[in-house]
Amino acid sequence: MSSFGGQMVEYPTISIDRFDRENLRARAYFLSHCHKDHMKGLRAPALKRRLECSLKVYLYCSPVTKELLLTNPKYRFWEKRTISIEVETPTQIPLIDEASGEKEEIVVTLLPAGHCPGSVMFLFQGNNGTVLYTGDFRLAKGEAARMELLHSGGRVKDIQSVYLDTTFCDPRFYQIPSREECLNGILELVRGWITRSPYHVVWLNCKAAYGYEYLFTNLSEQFGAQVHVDKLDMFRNMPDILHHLTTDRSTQIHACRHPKAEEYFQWNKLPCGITSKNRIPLHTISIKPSTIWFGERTRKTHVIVRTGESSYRACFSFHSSYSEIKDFLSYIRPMNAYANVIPVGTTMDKVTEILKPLCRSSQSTEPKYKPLGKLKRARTAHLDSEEEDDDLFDDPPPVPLRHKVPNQETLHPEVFSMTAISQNHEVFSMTAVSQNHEVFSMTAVSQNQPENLRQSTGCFKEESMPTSLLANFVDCQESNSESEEESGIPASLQGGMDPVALHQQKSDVDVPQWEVFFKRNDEITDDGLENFPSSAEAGASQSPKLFSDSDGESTHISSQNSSQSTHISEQGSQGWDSQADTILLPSQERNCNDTTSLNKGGYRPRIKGNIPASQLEQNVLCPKDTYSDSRSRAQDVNIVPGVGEPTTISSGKNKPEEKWLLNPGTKADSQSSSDFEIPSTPDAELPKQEHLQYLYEKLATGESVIVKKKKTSLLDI
DNA sequence: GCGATCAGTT
DNA sequence: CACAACTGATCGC
Repeated sequence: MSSFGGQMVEYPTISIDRFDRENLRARAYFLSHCHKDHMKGLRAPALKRRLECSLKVYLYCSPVTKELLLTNPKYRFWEKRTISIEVETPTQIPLIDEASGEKEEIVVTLLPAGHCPGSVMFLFQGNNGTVLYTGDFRLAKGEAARMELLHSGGRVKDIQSVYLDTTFCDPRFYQIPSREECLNGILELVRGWITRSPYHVVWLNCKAAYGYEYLFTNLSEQFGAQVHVDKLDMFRNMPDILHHLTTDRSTQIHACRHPKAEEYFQWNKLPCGITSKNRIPLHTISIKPSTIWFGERTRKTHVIVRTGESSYRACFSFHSSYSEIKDFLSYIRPMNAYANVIPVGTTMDKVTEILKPLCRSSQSTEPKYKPLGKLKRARTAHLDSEEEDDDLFDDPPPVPLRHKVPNQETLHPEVFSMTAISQNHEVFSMTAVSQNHEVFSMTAVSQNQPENLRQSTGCFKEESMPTSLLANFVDCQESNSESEEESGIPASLQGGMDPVALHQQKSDVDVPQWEVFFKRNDEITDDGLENFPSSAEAGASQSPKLFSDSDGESTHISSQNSSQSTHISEQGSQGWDSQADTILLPSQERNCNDTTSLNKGGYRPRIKGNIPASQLEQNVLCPKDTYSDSRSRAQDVNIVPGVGEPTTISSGKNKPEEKWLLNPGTKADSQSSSDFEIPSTPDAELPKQEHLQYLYEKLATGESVIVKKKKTSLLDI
């Protein structure tokens, strides 16, 4: 839970995610996402009064957050005082002291945070330097390096302070399976159950909070069954989410809630009250999304744990793991880092001790030259074969990068609301992508109507799920020694091995394959060196590329187990892994290649994508603003009027849902980040640390390094 | 009666 | 396991 007070030392006249006490005097408010613990005081009478007499005070947030906020009647009074800002669009905001008339300007840039729909980080640039407030975030390793607007002159910006989500900033939480691994695990578990009969249903025991939407949409898309929820009106303007949800209880996938849901479930009753369909009793399992974490040296993790006869826990995390946080911070390298959250069981001092070494201020000898902080460019398929020989550290001429329209335009206050709408609209689907990390892919939704999917999957339903599945699960549960895991994993759950299912999915040629968003194993990060050995291990072992689609599965399952990870974990990890005694699914990406639902849509953020190791430091495409400071470039900054009709900025065609749905941004691996998979061939050896050191030294001196890499899919554009 | 806070629950 | 939110008790305005 955030304990951030709302104010940053550099810019104390603005308040973020806190709206009570001293924040009542702020000149501007910012909301990073729509979770209650970040909205303290936002509907309090005191702030309401303030709003009535301070007419120049506004709340700034992403378009999706604005939509979610204002669909809640309790916050409706913010309607005329909320200004949405497009992600990745530097925007100038006036900070006016209404008593004295004193005015200050600040430029804010919203960056995708991957925490829940609409969640963003705020990058502020003004007279007191550049600061980054992360809000809550989940970003995979290497994500920061792909954020164009964190960079300037081809390098990461000079950031004074980072206000950081430190929820899992403790070595206990070293590793959390990636979003894709978790999603795949859940998909397979659900597939194994609901394909048995129309009377087999699953209940997703989710909390009342935003952040599960990508799970719902992927399940719906994969199985052609909408997810039953209690409420969906908040998504009324987000059709690509809305279409995957239903209030019709007759579906096989439920995420409805009830105060006595657990009790109901004991009696085979769903939270919505139903127990049967066509007078035939339902067979129900519950899946509870939970954070499951692992120690530092754990290569393999397990994303599904059986907790009872019909109950499962599925790994799911809204927050970055310890190693993800360290990767992020060590890339940004701010002068200071402040913890927004004190993880349970630890202290602010301990967190500070972890953060300090990753900040520049801790190292007086820190060289000015920061060779490891360069923006990673997306690579296009046609460049694949030519780029490897380029000098990695060359700063090529600043070839203009195609920017999002808002970034290119000078938006004058008087025309802003009009131009912004029409121009943003065009690119909305692209910018939106990174705004809401949670949804990997969704654009294909409309191409794959549930009916079609149902039809296409129906043919293998019964055969794909052996009737012994349940028994297999039971076996797994009963085994309490790690070596039994291999036999405990149902074949049908081992990576979508079912031939019929596999065939079915592969035949779906119209759907972009997973590589479009996820295949990045031929790139490496140039940062987070200290994490390297274990991260490389983890990444390599989990790489779908390092093992063929169908083999190696059982080996991994048996080769890594909970107790192993326990005894090799670093301090604080003892016992964390051993609890996973009913592990069902290893987290390695068994079947990335056939998880089409992850990458339907075909959109990808421009600056993300495959970057081969050899191109790591290349700047083939320079961002337009590479050589200039955004603070001084009015033409790249939107001006927020702060008066007039600000709310129109996000109205019209700027439908929040589009952004958020298209967002493959978070598709990136988390722990298993392909960034660390140096050798991308199955039989290649992991690089030794010494070798890496050598490699990086060469890179730093500008020598060319040739690294063989795999051919990239043509889809990977 | 409403809201803030805390403890307990899921 | 934690998270985020809900519930209920208590207290103050």
